[in-house]
Amino acid sequence: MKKGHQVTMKEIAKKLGFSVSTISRALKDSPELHPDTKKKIVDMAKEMNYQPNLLAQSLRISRTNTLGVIVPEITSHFFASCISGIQDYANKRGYNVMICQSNETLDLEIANIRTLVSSQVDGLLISLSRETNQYDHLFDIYNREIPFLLFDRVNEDIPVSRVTFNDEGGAYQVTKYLLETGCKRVMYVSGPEDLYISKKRKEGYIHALNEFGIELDSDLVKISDLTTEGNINIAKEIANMKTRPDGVFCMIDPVAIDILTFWKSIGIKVPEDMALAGFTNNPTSAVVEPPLTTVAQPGYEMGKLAVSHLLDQLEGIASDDPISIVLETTLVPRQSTKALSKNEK
Amino acid sequence: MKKGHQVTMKEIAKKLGFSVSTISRALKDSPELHPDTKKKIVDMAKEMNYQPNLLAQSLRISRTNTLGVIVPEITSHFFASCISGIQDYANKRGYNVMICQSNETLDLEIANIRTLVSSQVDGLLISLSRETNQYDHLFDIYNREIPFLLFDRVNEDIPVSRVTFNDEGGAYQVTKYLLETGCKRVMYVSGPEDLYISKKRKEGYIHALNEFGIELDSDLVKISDLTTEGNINIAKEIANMKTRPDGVFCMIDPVAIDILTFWKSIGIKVPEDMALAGFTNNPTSAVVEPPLTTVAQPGYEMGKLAVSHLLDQLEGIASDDPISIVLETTLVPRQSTKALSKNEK
DNA sequence: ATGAAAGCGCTAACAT
DNA sequence: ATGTTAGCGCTTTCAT
Repeated sequence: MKKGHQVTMKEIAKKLGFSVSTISRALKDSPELHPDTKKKIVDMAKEMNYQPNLLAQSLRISRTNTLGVIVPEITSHFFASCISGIQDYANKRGYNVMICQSNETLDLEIANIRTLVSSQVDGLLISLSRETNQYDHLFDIYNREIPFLLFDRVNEDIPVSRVTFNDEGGAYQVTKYLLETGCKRVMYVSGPEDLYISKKRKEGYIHALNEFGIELDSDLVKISDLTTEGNINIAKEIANMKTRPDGVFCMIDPVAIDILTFWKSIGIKVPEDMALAGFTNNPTSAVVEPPLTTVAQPGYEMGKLAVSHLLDQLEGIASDDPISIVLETTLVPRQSTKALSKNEK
Repeated sequence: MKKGHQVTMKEIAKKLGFSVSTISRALKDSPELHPDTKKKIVDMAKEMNYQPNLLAQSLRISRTNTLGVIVPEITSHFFASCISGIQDYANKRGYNVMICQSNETLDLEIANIRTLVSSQVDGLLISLSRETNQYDHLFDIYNREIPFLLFDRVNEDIPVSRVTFNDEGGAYQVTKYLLETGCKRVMYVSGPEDLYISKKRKEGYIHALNEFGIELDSDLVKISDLTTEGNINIAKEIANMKTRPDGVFCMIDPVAIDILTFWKSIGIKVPEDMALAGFTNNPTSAVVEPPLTTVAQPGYEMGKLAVSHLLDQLEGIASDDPISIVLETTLVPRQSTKALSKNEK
């Protein structure tokens, strides 16, 4: 299939007997032009259905007004929300967005960066893949002075701005809530230990335990590979423990939901036998039975804030010095945990 | 923030004492070059961390190897799956993808098309917004010979290829299943009547009724605006009917889930009091209580097929003549409907 | 086997 | 108020 011909300034110029520069000036509403000329040109451009060639323009002004976004997975509701926030806000400020997914692999993450850089995006918003445990590709674009920041899945060693949730605080909130609602042995089901959120949420978990005078018990920390099989294995392990926990806090909702599903299938009652809580507030967490207590992370807001800061840096509104933006999370108590004795919500 | 400098062919040329054209040839592995020269250049390019400027290249060859995608909503799991399929497959064929969302508005749909066309994408994959009820913008790009196709939310009057699910067939399957499992009065809760899928799924519904010798009863067709409030209103209406239906087929899962939630809150039992079924197989439909009988639409597959056909057309592998690709859906029986009496699945 | 030159569509500095 | 010219980084014909 051959693409149809696009009208160029040259053609308008020819038709009207002006030079190309006059056309260019008229179309960007330059003040030094005769109003009549301007009108004639603008009308003709409309008539001929002229659309500027952004490629040529970008090449000339060496700015594309386009940002690149890399997320691990577009089908994750959380990242989709981030993207939505990024796009809406970027558009509002006159920028376009190119979105890529790394499918949670380092190789694709690297390839995506290459492509976006080659496409001359003005800046990048990156959320790291689960697999990413070395950071040469990020130091590389850092050294090449390509503006970027990290959001949600970040690494603290790279000297760029990052936008995260208060993961420690959220985990503290939910662990504390489990303890307040009567749990004595609260377990933490983590993801792979090198993940930023695994670490941060564990800190919040420990923080809450300590506040209740409880020592960290290594039997009460399990690590899932975050696959459904892995999660179910953890669910089995817990079910088979001599002394089961009475509350389980999972690093992310899908883990909690897999565990819940398995437990239901073998007759374990939630929250009567064990209370269960997740993190993220995925749409599914609200509709499982019983609805899952979790911690809400507003993804749309995160995307908006992240892109807003990057654009501020690009446009010299914000300093280039890296900053850390931390969004607060909200505890969402539901029926998978016991209710507070007094002020039951 | 100022973007760092990017290495150009000119710089490699200068460093090595060759002309720019020789660099260009070496980097695209032209056969008419001396192997030593080629090696020297390729090595140097790597050493200097050269990355081609896709903007310049695209301007020159007037092809961007980039496709534009417009979906109503990125946060919808179904469309996220489509995008995922589009991106994975497009990348495999050496294309990039720019994604835009119309947020279900005609204005943004038009704006997105403008932007993508200005960005010189080689082709477009479009899924129409709910609001889109006039098609000038599509006829416009059709007349300008910009290759595009429609998927999922299509319009049949535009002479371009379209990729859809067999909506009629899916609705037939699920209505038939409701009737087979003992329902006598099956209701259809539709979306706005000008939506393509509203119409198609109604056809399937009627088809199944007819097969069971049942006349279409206009009391048993309700139209929701697809907002949560609208859905709940329908749920109330149904609950208050003198003669309630004994089975309800909703055009999309979220409608069914809103209805289910409301019914549960007022003590209506599903499927005992009324059976309930949806369409799409959203992740939530599997985890509600009871799990929702629905019709699965493989979004990833749809995306893949759509982009594959468009690329085939672009590259002259497929004819430019519009075709209609129809994907089959799969009934997913769950506990929100009664089981088949004999061969219970 | 390599180089020179033209040009993709646009902008902007420099004329006039 | 408008035109001329150069050039963004690249590819490609034509020349040698």
